[in-house]
Amino acid sequence: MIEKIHLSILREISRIGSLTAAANKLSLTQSALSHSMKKLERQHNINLWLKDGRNIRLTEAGSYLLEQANRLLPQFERIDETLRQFANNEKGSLGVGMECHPCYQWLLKVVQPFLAQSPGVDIDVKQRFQFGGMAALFNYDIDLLITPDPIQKERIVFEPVFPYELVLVVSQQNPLAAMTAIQPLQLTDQTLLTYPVETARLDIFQQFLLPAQCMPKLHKTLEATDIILQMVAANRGVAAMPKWLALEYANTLPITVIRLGDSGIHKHIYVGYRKQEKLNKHIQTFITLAKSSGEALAVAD
Amino acid sequence: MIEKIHLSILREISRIGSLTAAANKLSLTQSALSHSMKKLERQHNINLWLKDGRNIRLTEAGSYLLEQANRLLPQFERIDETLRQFANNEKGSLGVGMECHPCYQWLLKVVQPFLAQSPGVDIDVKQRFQFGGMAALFNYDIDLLITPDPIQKERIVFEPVFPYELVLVVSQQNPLAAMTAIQPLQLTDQTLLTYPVETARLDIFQQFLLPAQCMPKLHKTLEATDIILQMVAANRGVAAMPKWLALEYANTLPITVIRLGDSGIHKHIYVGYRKQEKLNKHIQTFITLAKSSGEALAVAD
DNA sequence: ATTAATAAATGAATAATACTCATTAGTGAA
DNA sequence: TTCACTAATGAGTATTATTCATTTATTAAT
Repeated sequence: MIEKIHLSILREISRIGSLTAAANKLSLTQSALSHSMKKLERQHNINLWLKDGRNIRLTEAGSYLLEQANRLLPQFERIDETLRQFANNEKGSLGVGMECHPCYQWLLKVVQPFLAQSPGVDIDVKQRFQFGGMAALFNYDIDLLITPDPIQKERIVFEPVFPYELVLVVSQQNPLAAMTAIQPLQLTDQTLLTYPVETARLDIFQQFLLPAQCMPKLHKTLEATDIILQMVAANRGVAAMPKWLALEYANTLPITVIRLGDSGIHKHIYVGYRKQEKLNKHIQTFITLAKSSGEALAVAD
Repeated sequence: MIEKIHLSILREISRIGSLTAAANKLSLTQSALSHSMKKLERQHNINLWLKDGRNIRLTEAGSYLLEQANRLLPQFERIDETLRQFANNEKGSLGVGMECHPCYQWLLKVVQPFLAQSPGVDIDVKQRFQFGGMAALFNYDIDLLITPDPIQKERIVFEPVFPYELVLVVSQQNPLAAMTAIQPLQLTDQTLLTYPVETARLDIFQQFLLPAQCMPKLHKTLEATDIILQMVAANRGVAAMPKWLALEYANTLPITVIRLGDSGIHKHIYVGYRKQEKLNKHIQTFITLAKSSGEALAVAD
């Protein structure tokens, strides 16, 4: 029943003091304002104001409505402003899903410049999915999926953003430390430390050990990258992880990296998103930053 | 830019899940809703939703706007409800001005039933006026003026609501206590206690003493009715006040009332209001209650 | 007192726009 | 494939808001 325009008219009248002046301010005629408010008064069977000489005096109902106008109209103005921000992609949030443990370290390198570049946009990182990362992407639980193992699916696009080599990390005390490359058989008397995920998702098994029908002496799982590397440094086991990640710790821990096989295991981190959101500026910004982070690390390599 | 209708449409869509269903609920066509929202989207250069199969999925901007809808629309509904209350005179406030001290005691007898009868209406009592009660009534500082001395003025109406007799109150120890009526001369050796207002506004002077060119031995002023009567009871002076008011204290204090002159001084309390508000229900309610309170006291007299 | 000036209300005409109708296009189920 | 369902779209219509012209009321000025 009551509309924004009524509140606007009332507020303008109270600011300027007369219908005629308010009409000019609102780029309307005095008549329009009069009609509009009279209609409201008729519909509600109230008086908003009484003529007091040639001026207007608000009734109680009018004063009440003016109060509401002064309260609500700024909120509408705020909404318009926020919508403008959405239009300029200054506003929003990006749900980022992660399907690989070491990706997290890399993600941090992308998130920081992203947040700096898009002050209005929040990033929300999720690592646990009830039905897997792809389902989360489909269900709009997340907007981006970061994974080293893309699955080609209708409506989902994956872009490689970061190439890396999966290497073996060993303690400098470990006899293997002297080698530049290692063969599957040489791992059969080692303790292998991995993240706690199915072996089917561990490349060291899928692409290295299993093809050669080898298994490590022992397989232990640990959540945290830091702890895994501490264990490695203490020569309590060996681990497979991205070379760039291991090298970041190599300065502070007595560890060495060794190529897996003769040519090494080369992988990519992929960023997946819903095909229809190809034009989403946040997603493109993220991917651009992701790729440049990869290049920066590749140079440092 | 953004209007109530947009919020309503969005809220209805989110409740029911489809444009078509929402359109029916809003007594519009699917086309109307589509056009309306598309226009908004064009104007703001945003997408509020994306088609997801045959359903609709809100974008971030859409979700944001829905949040705002769920927040703001109830407020509009509240306003409509309050306006309805104003229409039914269930809502409002009455500014009551007082120009006589003893009126306050009487006012309390009117306010209580008024508040009970009009639960939505507040009463605000004012006793001090920068330019007098009439000016306050003119300036809309108050809506009602309670006074024993009405001034006939354009646009202001006064109605007598409560007749009373002004009597002299004396201690039972006072020799005058035996009398049923008193003459001005008999006050010349008494201490007169009054409220602290100009003698021009005190009837005991204007209508009793001054016409007979008499003055009391002493004239002291006191703010509070209770204290005045305590002083009278202690025979430290005599006072003039409405008979009904003095009688209310006669049970608990050793005081007696005496008629002023042979026929007594008979007055009325008047209620004044702006002529144009003759139809204001609150004002009429107040006056009706005021008159009936007068009748009740008259019977008890 | 009369006149001029100012402001709001009102009625009729018009301009603006919101809405409907008819149709198209896309999706999911049988 | 067809059918059922939903949203988008364009054109025409209907509705509504707005303007214009006038009236009424009040205040200030002559």
